[in-house]
Amino acid sequence: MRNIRKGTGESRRGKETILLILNSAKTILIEQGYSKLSMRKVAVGAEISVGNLQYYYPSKNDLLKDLLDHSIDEFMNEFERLRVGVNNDPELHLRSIINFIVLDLGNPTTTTFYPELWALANHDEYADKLMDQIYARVRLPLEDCITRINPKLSVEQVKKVALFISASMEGMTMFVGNGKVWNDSIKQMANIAIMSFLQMVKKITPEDIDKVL
Amino acid sequence: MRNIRKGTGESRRGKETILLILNSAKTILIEQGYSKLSMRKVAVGAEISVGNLQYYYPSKNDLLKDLLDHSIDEFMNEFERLRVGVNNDPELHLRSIINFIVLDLGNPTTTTFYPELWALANHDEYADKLMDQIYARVRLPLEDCITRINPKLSVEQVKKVALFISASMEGMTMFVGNGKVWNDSIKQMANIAIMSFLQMVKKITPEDIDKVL
DNA sequence: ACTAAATTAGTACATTCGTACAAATTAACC
DNA sequence: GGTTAATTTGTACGAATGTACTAATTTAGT
Repeated sequence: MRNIRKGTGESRRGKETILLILNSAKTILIEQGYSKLSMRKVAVGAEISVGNLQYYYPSKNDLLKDLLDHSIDEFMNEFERLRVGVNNDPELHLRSIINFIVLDLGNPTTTTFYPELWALANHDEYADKLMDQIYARVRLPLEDCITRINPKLSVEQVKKVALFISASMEGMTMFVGNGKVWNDSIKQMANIAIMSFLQMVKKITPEDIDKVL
Repeated sequence: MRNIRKGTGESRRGKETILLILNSAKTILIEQGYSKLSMRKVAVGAEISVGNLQYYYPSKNDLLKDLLDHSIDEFMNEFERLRVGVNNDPELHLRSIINFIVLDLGNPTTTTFYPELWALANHDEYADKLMDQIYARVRLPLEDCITRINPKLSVEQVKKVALFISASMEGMTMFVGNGKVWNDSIKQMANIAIMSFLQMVKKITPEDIDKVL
């Protein structure tokens, strides 16, 4: 028999409890990894009872779902702020996006949270769809800049270049992230990324992308 | 009280059992993720008893350690084969390395295994050290090519460029890997990568890397 | 103040987990 | 062929897990 979620968390008190829960869950996920994430640990971390946790999240999967949504929202909100004060110069805009994303990798939360998400996405459909959404959203302004800098590329080609740039930056997470060996070099890595991507976007031709060797 | 490992696996039979165990463990890790990896499931997959599994791997951590070693070895052996028939032209050599690594991302094992490893490395010291070793090994031939193509760069700068290239390629795993949305574009991504990295290595200056904005 | 709804706490249960251990079986060697 | 070592099986136990459920407590509306 399945429990029905009763805790809507619409009252002030309910919302506060939900925040305690999500913060606790996120802390555990980041510090110990998904394999160590349990309902009891989350309850202890949030300083509430297991029963209370179940009132808001009847199943562990419900909690995970909301945890992912919540964590993603935080990044998205920061990312949206980039839009404000967006420069009309596509090259400058591209620089600022790259700089923002690479430097964000130094954030301890980002460093550990995203690899967990990627691993999760390999076996959890919801995490997989969420990933698609986030990165599609990140690619949008990239695609806009690329189109304006290099108008010769087709829509499909622009999408692939944007994917390449976005994926490349994500790959640095495991190396220059917080606490990682190359963390000291994060500034230089951002420099290399900006120089490399900018040069590439300017010079790349449709034939470079679609040629068959 | 701690058990002492007795199974050396030196006999033919022992080696076969160990292979059954490692294959079972790897399959579970790839298909279900680390959080679902249990001694009992591994035993069932290997078609042996739990006791027998414990004979070779007294603790789960012992198994994980050997599993990581074994899986890494497979990639390394493939990677070493690149060395054979290595072209004296550094540019051609760089092309072939990039092509090999990017296309390897399409391998279903690589696609799911590496994100698990990255997530593991955030909380498991052994996985972390192993990662350092693998990627340092991958970077070696990259650094050699970069030094020869662009002799103006210092040793430290060459290392950072190699890190950038290696990390960039790893980042594509979550997007163009087997079963991923962009898997069809893996060839074009390799093209963009080759064009982008080659151009960058040729043109980048020491000032590009170390300038402070 | 009274009542109903929202929230919290506490308990209980079946399952799975890692691991310890003893006994049985098989293989190897002289 | 008998002995020893290597391998395999089976069982057991305590701890942790997800979740169902009931009762107590707090909050909000009238």
